[in-house]
Amino acid sequence: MSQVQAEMAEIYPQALESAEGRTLADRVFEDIQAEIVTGSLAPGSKITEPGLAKRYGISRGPLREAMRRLEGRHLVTRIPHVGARVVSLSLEELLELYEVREAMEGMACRLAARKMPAHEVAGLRQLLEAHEAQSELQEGVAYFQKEGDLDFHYRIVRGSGNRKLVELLCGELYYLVRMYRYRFSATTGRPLRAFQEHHQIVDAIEQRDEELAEMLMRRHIRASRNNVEKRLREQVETLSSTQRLKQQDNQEEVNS
Amino acid sequence: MSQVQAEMAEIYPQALESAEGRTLADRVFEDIQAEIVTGSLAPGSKITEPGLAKRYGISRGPLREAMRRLEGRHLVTRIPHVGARVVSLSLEELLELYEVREAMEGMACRLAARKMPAHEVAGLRQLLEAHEAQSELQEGVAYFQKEGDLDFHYRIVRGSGNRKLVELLCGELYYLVRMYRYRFSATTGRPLRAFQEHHQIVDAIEQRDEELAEMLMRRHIRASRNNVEKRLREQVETLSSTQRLKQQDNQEEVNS
DNA sequence: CCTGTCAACAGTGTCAACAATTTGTTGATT
DNA sequence: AATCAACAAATTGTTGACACTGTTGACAGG
Repeated sequence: MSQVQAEMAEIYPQALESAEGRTLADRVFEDIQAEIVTGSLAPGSKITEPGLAKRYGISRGPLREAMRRLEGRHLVTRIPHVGARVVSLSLEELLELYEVREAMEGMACRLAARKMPAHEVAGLRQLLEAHEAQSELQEGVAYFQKEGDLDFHYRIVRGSGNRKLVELLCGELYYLVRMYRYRFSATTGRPLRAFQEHHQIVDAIEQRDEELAEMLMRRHIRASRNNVEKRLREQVETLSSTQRLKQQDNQEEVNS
Repeated sequence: MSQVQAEMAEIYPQALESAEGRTLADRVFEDIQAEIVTGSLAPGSKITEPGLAKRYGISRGPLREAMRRLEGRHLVTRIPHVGARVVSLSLEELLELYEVREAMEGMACRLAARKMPAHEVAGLRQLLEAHEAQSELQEGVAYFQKEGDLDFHYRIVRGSGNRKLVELLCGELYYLVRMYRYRFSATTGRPLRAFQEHHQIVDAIEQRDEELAEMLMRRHIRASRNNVEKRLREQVETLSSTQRLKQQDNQEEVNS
């Protein structure tokens, strides 16, 4: 079990259900996905079927099926008869992703305020307190900013009771968000403020105030977006042209 | 070229670009997708690989790749070592889909009010007037309620300039919405009211009033949702149990 | 008559070889 | 020296075959 899978299992236990009943293509799909998310497979790098097949010790058949699924999740782009590349990330797309999340998680939060069972709301509050305790001990800051934050958001999404919403946010966009966090270490850098906002959101859900819940969640995500935009624009500007070229160099053939 | 593809090309010409440079798996993927959307492949029906392979005159390799992509779009559900079935639709999921659309198209409309070029807004207005003319002539009612309505919505989505939003709404959810329309003939049944709402929305975009544009679009979709819910609940209630059983019968093996 | 076991069948998962297309290179010609 | 055409290498697209798993029906035992 890879390190990433272990992490995931910790937070989302159901991710590993039916552990060995899966097929080769399924396993390789998840492996490659994890490698793309964590950056082991560099963005923009060329992927060749024989290369990956040899690397994972399987034949090209299942691998091609895995590739099709990755293509479906927009983690690789493929040109017929030419080849496939790992998707490359741009600041613009990251910001667009935030807009999508603002819309969908806002709706999820509204629905959660309407339908989330009381005991789950209580669990949400406990989660926040646990994070705060960790944060005060100054040893779980990184945890909170990464997985802990995702945990909070996805609990609310699940609380919406809308399967399509869960499917999209926890299934497809989830990996993109994770990927961006890994690549840019795009933590919000404003943990105290985020804590307050999280508590406000739980307050609104507890009071079953749909309107407020949606508004707060949208504002929370928008604030996060603006923060990331500011930080990354600075980063891009101070990036020398040589560094930029170097980054483009790695985009050639990293498998084998 | 199938009838469905011809329809699509009429409204979304870019759908057929790179016409013959595509691979077998790509073509079969689109064919099967069209058959699922139009109902040629009944919801819940079992899909067998040799059956479909023979039907389309290809081998199982490319077909399996196509199946993986369909699985990614949630048009078929697959159980390892058992088989795959066409996804079956429920009223609940249709309503959930409307909630997702409300959130995302609302955001799209807000962004369109912010960024859509003036000439595209003008084109949007022209489109509405063309539809109205058709509707007054009493010969294009069906057209408006089906493809015309989608055309309006997707022009706005494209106008948002957010690629992720376009990707999700025009790429993945699009086929689900179409499928539901085909199966339930779930037209809103309130064309006059819808026309008014469409005009209001264009007004708001024209005036660059983001807040209003989003609110109107959300209300528009919510109204459509409530209408569909009312009509379908009636339909379900008046459905005799024999009819219901009959419906379940078709769910067995329709290919070959 | 019902229940549990076993065997034949069908369908899926996987692989290795073949065919087709693209890309990079080499060589000849202008 | 530059350009274009034919060739060669590599990679993708496709196919058919084989192994394994899950299902269905029959048959023996309770």
